[in-house]
Formats: sequence, structure tokens, C-alpha cells
Amino acid sequence: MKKRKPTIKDIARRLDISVSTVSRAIRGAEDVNPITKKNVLDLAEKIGYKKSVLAAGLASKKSYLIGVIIPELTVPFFGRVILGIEQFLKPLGYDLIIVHSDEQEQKEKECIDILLDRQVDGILISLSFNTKSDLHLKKAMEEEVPIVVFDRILPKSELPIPRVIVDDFEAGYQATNHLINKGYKRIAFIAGPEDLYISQQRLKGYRTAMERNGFGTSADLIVPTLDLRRSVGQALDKLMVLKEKPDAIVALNDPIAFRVIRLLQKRGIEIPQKIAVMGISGDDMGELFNPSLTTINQPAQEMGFVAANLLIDRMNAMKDAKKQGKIFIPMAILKKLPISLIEREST
Amino acid sequence: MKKRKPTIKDIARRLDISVSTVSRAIRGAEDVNPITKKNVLDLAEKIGYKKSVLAAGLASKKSYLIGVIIPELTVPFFGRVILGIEQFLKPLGYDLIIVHSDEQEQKEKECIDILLDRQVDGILISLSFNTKSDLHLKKAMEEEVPIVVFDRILPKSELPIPRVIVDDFEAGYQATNHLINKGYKRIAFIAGPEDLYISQQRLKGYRTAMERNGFGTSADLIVPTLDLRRSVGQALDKLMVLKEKPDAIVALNDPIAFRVIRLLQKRGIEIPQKIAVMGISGDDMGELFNPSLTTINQPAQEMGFVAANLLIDRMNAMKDAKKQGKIFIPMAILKKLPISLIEREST
DNA sequence: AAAATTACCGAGAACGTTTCCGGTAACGCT
DNA sequence: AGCGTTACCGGAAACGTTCTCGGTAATTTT
Repeated sequence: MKKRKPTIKDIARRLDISVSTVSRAIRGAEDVNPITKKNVLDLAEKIGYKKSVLAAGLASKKSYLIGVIIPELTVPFFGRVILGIEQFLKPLGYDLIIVHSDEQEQKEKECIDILLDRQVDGILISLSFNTKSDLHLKKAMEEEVPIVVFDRILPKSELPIPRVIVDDFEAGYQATNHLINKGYKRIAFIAGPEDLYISQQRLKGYRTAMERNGFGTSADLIVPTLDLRRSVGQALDKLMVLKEKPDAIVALNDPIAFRVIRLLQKRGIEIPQKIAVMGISGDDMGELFNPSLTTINQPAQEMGFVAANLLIDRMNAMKDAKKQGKIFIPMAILKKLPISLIEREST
Repeated sequence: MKKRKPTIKDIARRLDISVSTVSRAIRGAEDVNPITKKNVLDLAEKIGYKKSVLAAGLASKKSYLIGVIIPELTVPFFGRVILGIEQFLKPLGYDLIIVHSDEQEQKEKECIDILLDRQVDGILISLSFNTKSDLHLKKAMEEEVPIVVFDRILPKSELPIPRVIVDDFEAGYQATNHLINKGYKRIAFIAGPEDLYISQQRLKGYRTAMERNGFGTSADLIVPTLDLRRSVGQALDKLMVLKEKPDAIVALNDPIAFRVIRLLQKRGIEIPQKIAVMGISGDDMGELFNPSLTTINQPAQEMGFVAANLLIDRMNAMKDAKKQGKIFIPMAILKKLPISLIEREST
């Protein structure tokens, strides 16, 4: 009935050795006789020993927890990123605690606090659509928990932290170029909030492609959305009242593109005959639409993998520095992942 | 530079009181002078004290972590459920650790182990598509961590644990009924794995609706899918080779329905003129399809809320029992949530 | 006025690890 | 033979809380 959980003390007693030795054996640390080690491990297995993460964390000041902050739970892209993160971190013994900011800067700050309270060993974060400041990231840095930002980063953050993104310029460029190659001439771009780095870059890519091909970039053709849901309609409205309507639309991301497709169809506009639509994300969902969505694939899973990798690197660097008594000097790293075109029916 | 984090000891020293009193004050426990309490809280705030969850957990044998196991990260339905869970649990000071089983029974077991290792205070789980046994749930019960199952439950589990689902029979019944009212006569049903409770119940609802209206339920019209991706095509193939093709299809859930729509369109079949399609889930995504998907809405967020509520109830019940020295006798609870029809264009 | 109750507080032992600091024995080297 | 290494291992102090048990003074009850 009273099944007290076995501890390393129990093991130590039964094997008549010290707890330190048991601890070393279990941790797979150096300086322990292979035979003793085997004995310990066998007994541990036999009596169903489970190490207390709490106690271990308390003693070692590590929690083996990594916090992940994403803007929304239901965006497929982030689901794929998390897969990549797990893939890298699980084998190392880390678990994930996932929180979401609901695309609000305020909640994002709270998320950081929660994670800091939990004493996570590191944080992976993708900024919300409307985040404008990076003070909360700074806070994490001050508490010496390493942090890396992925996908949604801040344009001109001076913070010396690793960031991993896809080559957003290329994404915008290739998307636009693809449409140009297909013969479209008046290509519009639906952007995101001004401060959003991915939006800026993709837009830049769009502009460059247009100009290189001798199409100007009339301001009419560039319209913003402030969120993923409601404002897509307004953005599209702006395009549809133009005297010269666009014959193709590049959307900032797939979710927006889905809505564009839907709204165009409601207006009875044929895709891609009248207007072509391009997304940027590579969501699987795009395949199921009619017409299916041509898009720029972002290597989401790889992004998670790389981000996790950078985080661990940073953690190790900090540990090493501390070990040598030096102070750690954080540096900015910006890693760009290559993108690729997925051509489907909407263009 | 060496900014050691403040602890309750620091507070105790500076206020010249004992750590126990500080602990009580911070915990908001009984038996502490309001003035002392205020002093403690003020100072804590001032010096930026953060309680160590690790230490607190170790001492109190609570982690204030709740584990959530879902089959897939990218399914919108589960995202919404998690929202509901958070809504209930956050105010109580609990954080969530979310893991996913990737629809595999084996991984599901591993998830349980991970959570148990983390000493979560409770587990909320939705079973994978292919889970057939509940031994791993038993394991959790043995370790005395309360567990509640939501949405995807086991048909005839004898385990005395709370479960919350939607009224799946009603869902199947209403979906079918809706089609019948619309004048469809040969209605097919795309089911899930045999052991899946939600599949059984929805199918039963379908059958009942058919029979009550004088349509038989020819076995031809009921086809299974074993997963959400590949096998939808095979299921549909089986329907399309029938001499008498169906004029409407009820899919087990929205993701399957999305695929059905797409596959039918590829065959050039008009929806809903030739064949109508119904989903069950209430995913927002359905709105964006063309035609948009008629579906049965499951109150996902409410489900999360209710499940979390049941979990806390159970936790309290266990604590009370222990306090009184009695042994806790777990009981099964089955809570059914009402569903509703969302009529759109696909029917 | 004595007894009982209440309100508040302190001491100190957990909780289950890790880690630092030594210590011993065996071995190899000059 | 003496000395430095190396390979293992143990003792004991952290880590930052909670919790049980008493204890004192003030307050109420009898």
C-alpha cells in the first residue's frame, strides 16, 4: 500500500556503497568502476528506480526543461517546428514546455515570466505578430537563461542572441518570380504589420523581383493585414477597387492565402485564370484546397532542429565560459534556411 | 555581476524573522500576522524574489505541472481543447507540459513515462487513433497521479477514471439526419479504426438515423480509414466502385472530410449537387473550403475546461481522502458535452 | 484568578539529488 | 624504495522550499 518510491539512498544501502557513487553511476558520470556501475543500474532497473527531476534540478540548478513560446497553437507551421525541436532535444534528455502568446505582446511577456519561474534551461521563441520590443528577451538574458528566436524575429534588434529564419527575401523573390515566369504582370502583395521582419523581407524580395523584370512596384499593389483573420478581407477589398486589378497575389503566408482564395471564390473570380494566388509557408493544408495552393516551402522541422541546436550550443558556451571564470560574451547569430517552391494549381 | 537569486532565507534575515514565517506568508497560508505578511510580500517584490518551483515541488511533493497528451500537435481541434485547459488551470497556478503521441500507442506510453518522471500533478490525455490497451493509464493510477481522458477514449475500459467526450452518438445521428432532411438518400459513412470509441458511437448514430428513416444500412456504405492521411483515398475508392454510388458522405471528422472533398473534386464530382459531404469537428478551416464544409461542432474549448475541472476535482478528492487516512476509491465518470450543427455549403 | 483558547512565530528535520573535497589503494616510474 | 599518478569511492554540505511540532504571549472563558 504505502509504496514509497525508491531513491538512490535505497540503492546505496542495498549495495552497501555511498550515495555519491550511486549518483555518479546513474548519471553515467566519470570515475566509477564499470562493475559497480552495472550493479547500480541493474538494481535501479529492478526496483523501478526513477530519478527525481525536481531534486536533481534543485541540486544541479538545471531543470532539463526547455521552454517554447509560439504565437498560436493551431498554426500547422509551428507544429512542424516543434517536431524538429523535439527531434533534437529529446535524445539529450530535455523536455519541452510549450506556451503560446496568442499573438499578443503582453501575453508574450507573461510567457517569459512563467518559463523563468519554472527555471527552464533555455527558451525558444517565435515572436507574436505585434511584438515591437525585445525588453522581455533582455530579461531572460539577464537571468542568464539562453534564448534563441526563430522565424518571427525583430527587424533591428540589437540583442546579441541567435536567430534562425528562412531566407525570407528569397521567399518573396522566388514567389514573385514564379508568377512572372508564368506570365502574370500585375502582381500584388499582401503584407503583414510593418514591424514584422518576415514581412519586410518578403516584401523586399517581391519588390526586387518586380523591378528586375521591369514591372514597377506601384504602391497600390501592396496592402497590409494586421492579423490573420479579419483584416484579410479589407486588404483584398483595397485591391479589388483598383481600376487596374491585379492578375496575381502573393500572400505573406499560407493562412492568409487560404483566406484570399476563399474570398476570391466568393466573388466568383476564377483562380488561377483571372487571378493567381501564391502562399509562403508550405502548409500541407494547401494541397487540399481547390485549386491547391502554390507556395514557398519553409523547412519548418529543420528550423526547429537548427534552433534547438543553436540553443544547446549557446548553453554549452555559457557553461564553458563560467567554468573558466570568464564572463560570457553573447553574440548575435543569424542563420538563414533555404526555401523551395512547391508548385500547385493556384498559379 | 554575481547576482545570486534572492531566497526566502534572505528575506527572513533582512526582516529578522524565521524562514518558516516567510514561507507561510509567501504561500498565503494561515496563521500569519497581516502586518508581517505585508512586510514579507513587499520586500519580496522589492528585491525581486522568485520562488523556486523546484525546491517547493521537492519539499511539498507537488510540481504544479499538469501533463497534456494529445495525438497530434497540428490538429486544430486539440489546439482549441488546450485553450480550454489553460483557461481553467492557469488561474490555479498550474502550468502545462504538452506532449504528443504522434498517433502511436508506443509513443503514448513513453509520454506517460516522461510525465511521470516529471512528477506532474495530473494528466489529461486524448488517446491515439490506434491505442487498444489502457495499461499505461493504469500505471499512472498506480503512481497515484490522477488522470482524465478526453475526446478519444477507449470503448470498454474498466478503469475508474473520469472521461469527457462529446455526445458522439448524437453527432453521428444529427449529421446523418441533416443529410436526410436535405433529401439525400444513399448516405455513406467513413469510419475510423474499429476500437475507436468515437468511431463506434458516431457510426451507431448514423445507423440509427438511417434506420429510423427507413433507409437500410447497407454494409457497402460503411468504409473504414485507419489513419487520417493515406487511407482516405482507399476508403473513397471503395465507395466509388459501387454500382449504386452514395449521394452523400458523412466523415468521421473534419480532416477526413477535407480530404474527401478534395478527392471528389479531383474526380470532377460536384459538391453538393452530386455528392454532399459532412464533417464532424467544427474546425474553423472548414469555412475556407469551397464549398465550405457543413459540420457538427464539438465544443472543444469547453471540453478542455471541463476535463481540467474534473482533474482538479479528482486531485482534491484524493488529497481529502489521504488527509482523513482513508484510501481513495476512484470512480468512473463519463461526461458528455452537447454538440450542434454548423450548416455550410457542402450539403 | 486560574484555565483554556487563540494567534502568531521559530527550530529543525525532511525532500532526493549533485558536487566538492578528500582519501585510499594499486600501479607505474625513476 | 620512494614518489607521483590514476582509478575509485565516501562524507558531508549544499540546493530552496515545506511541514510538523512546539512554544510564547495575548486573549477569552469559566
